[in-house]
Amino acid sequence: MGAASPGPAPGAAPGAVAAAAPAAGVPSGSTQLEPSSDAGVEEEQPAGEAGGAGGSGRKSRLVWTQELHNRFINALSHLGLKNAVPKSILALMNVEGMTRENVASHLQKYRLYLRRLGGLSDRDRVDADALQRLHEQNVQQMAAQQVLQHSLAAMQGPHPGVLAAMGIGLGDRPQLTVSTSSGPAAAAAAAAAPPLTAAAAPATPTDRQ
DNA sequence: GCTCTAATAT
DNA sequence: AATATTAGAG
Repeated sequence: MGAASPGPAPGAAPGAVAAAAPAAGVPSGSTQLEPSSDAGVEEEQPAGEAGGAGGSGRKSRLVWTQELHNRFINALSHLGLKNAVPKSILALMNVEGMTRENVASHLQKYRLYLRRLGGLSDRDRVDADALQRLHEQNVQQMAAQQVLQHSLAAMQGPHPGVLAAMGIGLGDRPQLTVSTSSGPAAAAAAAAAPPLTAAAAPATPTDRQ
């Protein structure tokens, strides 16, 4: 039904992961989020408020949008997972309304996500350095994926669900069928999916929209 | 006393 | 499943 996608973020600007984040880097920047953007702290209003009291003092769950997650990732990159503590991350993100506990919860989930990427067991101890590496890889992977998506999107048209797959914390590896014309090159690209792969230098500033 | 992290609850 | 809340440790 409907050809139009009911996505919650109709105006979501694709691309620009680490590109748009002037807040990260120097805390003295104090970058306010655009009011018309989805960057603000979105609150979910639990439907079912019977009774009249207009008391809108309802607790609401924070919805981590792509923009918020981008800021989160950028903060981690600048602080380093080792020194990335909720308080510091919160300061770098500079999102009004966000609390230290919001960040702590998301950080916990992100750590679990990273260790899964490493194929580590849920009960396995992971060194901070190991997570740091996984984080860096994850960031590079995301950047590379976005670049590829741009290229593919231009040729194949709009792809619904591609971004959705990335959403927030989704270990997904796009098995792109690389042309079989190149041997080593294709192998390197294919091997880039699993962790522990130092390559794919997204030094392409063409990710600019 | 405050903050971080892991476990647990909703 | 995603986020909040709690409990324990530093």
